[in-house]
Amino acid sequence: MLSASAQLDLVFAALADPTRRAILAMLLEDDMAVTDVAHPFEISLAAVSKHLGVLADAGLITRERRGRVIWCKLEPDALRGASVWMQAFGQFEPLDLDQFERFLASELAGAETAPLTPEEASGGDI
Amino acid sequence: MLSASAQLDLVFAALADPTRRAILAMLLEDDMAVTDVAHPFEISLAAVSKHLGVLADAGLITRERRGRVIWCKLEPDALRGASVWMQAFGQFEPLDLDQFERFLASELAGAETAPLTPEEASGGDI
DNA sequence: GCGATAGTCAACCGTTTCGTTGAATATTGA
DNA sequence: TCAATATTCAACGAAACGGTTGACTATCGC
Repeated sequence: MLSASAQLDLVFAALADPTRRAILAMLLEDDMAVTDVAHPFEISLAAVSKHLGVLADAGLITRERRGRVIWCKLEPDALRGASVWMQAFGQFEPLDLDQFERFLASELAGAETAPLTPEEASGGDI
Repeated sequence: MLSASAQLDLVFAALADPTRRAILAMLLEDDMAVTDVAHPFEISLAAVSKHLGVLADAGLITRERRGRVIWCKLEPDALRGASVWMQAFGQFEPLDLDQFERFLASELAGAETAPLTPEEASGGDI
């Protein structure tokens, strides 16, 4: 089992990529098959599979094979340690859920209607 | 100005390194000179200076020259966007400050009494 | 059994990251 | 002015990252 610090390394590194954050946002709505996760993005299925591997290694998702389809499921508990770490640096007021919904919608809209190009994924205004 | 997504990239990437997290924890206690920040770590001063550059690029710290000393100051507001992003994935209960204090103490103790070797920094039980 | 579908694996490539070392710059204090 | 102090810069190397392509495995439906 990983140390708490090594676990944080994996979680934060996983979150540092916009494609992976978009995947998490998609999975927030419902479990999805790998192919369906990949659909909005311009990158190859293999690349998405790698991203899912990174997310799984960080514990942020689990994957379960049913027949020939592998279902991806969000595991929000993996964010707990990271969230605890971050919170104490800011003493932020409680989350404004409306604001977050809008932000999330913009990330999802970016993924679904105009798939991430590599440029957009690394620096664009998704 | 960076897009919200690009800003998250920088912040999460900055947090993905245990040395940088240890630096942030040190700055949580007080502003520090670069040399003093570097002191607990085994790596070179230049390496620490680079870490500080990464943290500054992410907006997590600011640096101000006073004489020949550069003072580093934590900027917790830079964590707000990342915190908002994360919170909605978990709906976590309010932060347990005692638990966090203990965790933070262990990270600081690790940095101060047994400086990070490269091995420890990347996977060790700091 | 066979073709189609779902997904991973392996090898490769260009870029970024994290560390090093040595030189350069800026400021201080004598 | 000069040596010491504080910090960054530049060049380098090893390893990791994010992408590609082609081959492979597993399962479904006929």
